[in-house]
Parts: sequence; C-alpha cells; structure tokens
Amino acid sequence: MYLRDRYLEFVMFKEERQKQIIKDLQEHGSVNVLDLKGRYQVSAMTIRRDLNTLEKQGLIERIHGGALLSQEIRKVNEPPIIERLNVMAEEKKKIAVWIDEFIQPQETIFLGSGTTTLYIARELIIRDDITVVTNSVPVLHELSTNSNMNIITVGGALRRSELSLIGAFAEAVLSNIRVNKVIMGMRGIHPLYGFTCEHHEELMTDRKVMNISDSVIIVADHTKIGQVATNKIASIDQASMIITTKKAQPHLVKKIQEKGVEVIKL
Amino acid sequence: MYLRDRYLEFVMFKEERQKQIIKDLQEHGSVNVLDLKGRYQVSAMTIRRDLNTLEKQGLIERIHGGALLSQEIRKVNEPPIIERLNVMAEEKKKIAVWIDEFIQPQETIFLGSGTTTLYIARELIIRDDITVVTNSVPVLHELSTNSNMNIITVGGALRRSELSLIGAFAEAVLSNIRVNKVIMGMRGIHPLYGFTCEHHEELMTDRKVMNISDSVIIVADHTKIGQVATNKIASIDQASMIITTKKAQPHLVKKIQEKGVEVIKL
DNA sequence: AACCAAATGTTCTTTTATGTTCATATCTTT
DNA sequence: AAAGATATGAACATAAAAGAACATTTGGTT
Repeated sequence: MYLRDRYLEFVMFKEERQKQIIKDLQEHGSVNVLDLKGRYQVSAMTIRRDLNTLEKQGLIERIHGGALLSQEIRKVNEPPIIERLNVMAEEKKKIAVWIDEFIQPQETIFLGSGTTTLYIARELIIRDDITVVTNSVPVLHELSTNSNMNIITVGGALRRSELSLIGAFAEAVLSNIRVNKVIMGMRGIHPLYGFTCEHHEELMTDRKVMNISDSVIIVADHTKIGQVATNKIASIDQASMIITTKKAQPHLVKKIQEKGVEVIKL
Repeated sequence: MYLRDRYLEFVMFKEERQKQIIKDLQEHGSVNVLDLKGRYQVSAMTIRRDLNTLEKQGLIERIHGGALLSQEIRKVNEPPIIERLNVMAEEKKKIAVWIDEFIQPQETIFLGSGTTTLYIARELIIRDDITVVTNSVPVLHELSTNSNMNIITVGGALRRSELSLIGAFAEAVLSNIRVNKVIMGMRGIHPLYGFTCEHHEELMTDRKVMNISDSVIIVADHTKIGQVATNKIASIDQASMIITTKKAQPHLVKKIQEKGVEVIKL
C-alpha cells in the first residue's frame, strides 16, 4: 500500500531528508542504510537513491551498507570548530533562542568564539538595535553580511582551531571596551575547578573578556558541565549566569548554584 | 460549483495568501501543497501557481510536493562590495597573480579591503610561508578557513559597504605593527590630487596603513587611474608602486611616474 | 447590460517519488 | 576458498504531484 497522507502523518520531502542525512553524517562521521531507513520511515531503496544522489553531488562517499563524509568536502584542514558545528545542534539552538530574548534593545554585548555563540549570532541576525563586540571570525562573517547591527571586532592573531582572535592586540582592544553583557562558551565548567580551556594561548584573552562586563553569561550544553580541561581561566563565581541544557547533572548544578551562580537549564 | 461569497466566508486575495505562505515557510522551513490547499481553501492548482510565482521572485525554492525557503532570502541587504566582486574580474585576477609572485617567502604583508585584495587573498591561499595582516572581513574569512598562513586582524568597527574594519581600535593596533609590504586598493588615483576615497570614516585608517611599511603597493584596475573621490588620503608619491592594467591612460601613467612612483601595467 | 481581464477551478496527461521483487554483487565467517 | 548473510541495483508498479488546456467566476469598465 503506497498511501501517504500529509494530513495524518508528517512526511519529509526528499530534499529535507537528504539535507538531514548530511547533518547526521557530519555529526556521526558515518551512516548506514538500515538506520536511516528506520529514522526516516522510508524503504531502503529510497535511502540508497538518496545516498547515490548525494554521492553524485560529491557530498558523500558511498560505501557498502552506508556512506561516509566525502574526503573532498572536508577541506585541506577544516578547522575543528566547523566539525563541531552540528554536534548538539538542538541544544545549542535552544540556548540561542533564549539568549536572543534575554538581550535588551540598545545593549552592547560581547559574543565569544565557539559553536554555541555562532548559533546565537544566527539568532540575532534580525536585530538592528544592538551592538555586538566579538573575537570570533565566523560570528563576524555571519553578522557582517546578514545583519544590520553595529559590530566591533577585537583584533589579534587568528587561532585556527577556534577561528578566534587572541593575543596582545586583542587584549589591548579589550582593555578599552566595556559591554552590558558578555556571552561566551566554555570548554570545561566545574563547581570546584572553575572554568577551563584546552589551550593556554587563549587563556589571557578569555580572562580579559570576563572583565569587560559585570554580567558574564556562560553558554554551554550539558556535556560541558562537570568537564575539566587543562587551563584554568577563572573560578566558577566569576560568571553571573550559566545557560545550559536539561540533561546537566543536578548535583553539579546544585553545587554551582551554591557558589552564587545562577544556572538556567533549557 | 465555483461559488465564492466574500460576505459569507472569508476569502483571501492572492497577494495576502502568498505573503502568508512565506510566513508559513519561515516558521516551518517547508510547506506542502496539500496543507496549503486545506488551510486557504483553494485548489491545489492555485497553490501551485502561487508557489511558482514566489519562486520566480526568488523567494522560495520549489520542490516536488511543496516548497523550501530560498537560501537567498536570508541575505538582508548584500554589501556593495559583494556586488562589485565580478566587475573587472579578469583584470583583478591578473593583478592578483602578479602580487602572489611578488611576495617573498617569510614576508609579512598588509592586505587592505576592497575587491582586488580579495582576489589577491584567494591567490595567496596555498602559501604558508607568509604572514598576512588585514582589516578586510572577506579576506579574513577566506584565509581563515582555506589557508594555513599566519593571520593578524586589525580590530575596529565594521564598515558594511566595504566589510572593512576601521576606527580608533583599528588605528591603535596599526600603531604597533610594521610589515614588509602594504598592499591596498584605492578608489581614486590621480597624479595631482593623489589618492582619494569616498567616505571620510576610512580616511584616518587608510593613512595609518600607509605608514606601517616603507613599501606601499597600490592595486587598482585601469578605471581607477585618473579618478578623484572626495577625501584625500595621501599624495601620489606616498606609494612606492602602483599595479594596474593595460588600458590605464598613458599620459596619466607618465605623470605619475614623473613623481617617482613605479607603475606596472599588466 | 455587455464585455474584459484576472484569478481560480476542472480535467486529463505526464512526471516524480517511492515501494516491491528478484537476480547479482559484496561482505563475513569459518 | 566456500558458504551463508546481507546489500545492491535494475525493472516494474503505484500513488501522488505537476502542468497544460480549457472552463468558470468575479470585479471592474465602458
């Protein structure tokens, strides 16, 4: 029976399904026909046809039983930040929507580097009543061509893995700026060990950033809560607020709140 | 029976319906003909005609069974620099190739804003033996994801029409930088009236840029030679070299050379 | 009132997306 | 290497969508 009824059950369009398959692929590295068949409620043949079209477009590489992300598509050396973009996409989007509502007209905000802040930038695109200061190249690029707000960039050296601007020049500019709200991501968030990052190069810049406002809002999906990376940026009470997602472990959240930091779970 | 009665039941006008379809689309990401048919109480054919009109306007992307939001529609207002990108493309490409050969390994160069410098950036992508300092967002974006060289960005306020970074912060960073070669575009180049630009906001930044190296190379296709814009940045002998294209008017070129500036016509 | 143009509806044919079956190709395991 | 299991693609089937051509309605215009 080939009965399809768009009124009763949601049926994806071919194009949507294919786009989603690419996303799945970026998130997991590989996909297989059977999984996809189950996930999208179509026959294996349809999935195969999808994969074959995507392969013709050079987007994926077909293997027996499934597909891999095309070698072509990952550029010579894709910055890690681009690879992380679709991980926890739904969570990041939720945080972005919340932040958009949280930011008041006429405010100046600092938007740090990372994938969550990029989602926030995309959410902010339609706003023209705010000023954004950033050290993130993707945020800068996104807002410069698609929005109408005021934008100020911190200068500095490019850090490729994060596509962020750091170093002495960045810090010099930050010394002369104050904003209403700082919004930044964090690699590790722990009630005892505070905020941590992987690479020491960004340490000083991140610390400077946390000092340009009395209101420091940390955005991070639940997987970051409880994590500890090698370099300590600041103690947990240096932030005013942490915006995270539902699955954040309650006992850690409680401990953070006991230190006087507001935690919002979306 | 084609009975329609605007008094008894509400019937939308074509324009209203189409506007609403766009809204539906922005809300859901996709729409399908059957849903719309039901929602607006018109025949499927009418919906198809609506969708086809909207597609002709570039607002949506038509697919079998419905439509998706066009990628183009999100571009609020395209910056002028993007529109100028393909003007004189061949000339700009020639200049870019020449500059690529001109830059020595291990050098640090400043790459200004404008379309010609963006072509240069693309030419430089494979180089990993140089350092590039820039105040251009497109150059920064291009080099950050596709190259491996060292990149330093001047901070500052975003000037949307050029997608360049200017102002006090930019100038402060420039005060602390010296480079082997400055490569920048110019709006107007004239033997008597010197180098000129359209907008006074970038005046000071451009002047600062010309002072961070003894070697200032101006790149500009032949249409810029003889042009005079409103704001004078510097006299013609402030540049070391002007790289332009064949059709540059000989008498102007001669006068520029008499002032001690090397002119190369490609 | 008669007429016209624009919008919409109807009918019928063609195209598209997807499903099904089955012979063949490819993996896995021994 | 052989055998069984699994995946693939070709060929055909079917439902739904699209589009062409023509019909009808509506609102305005002379």
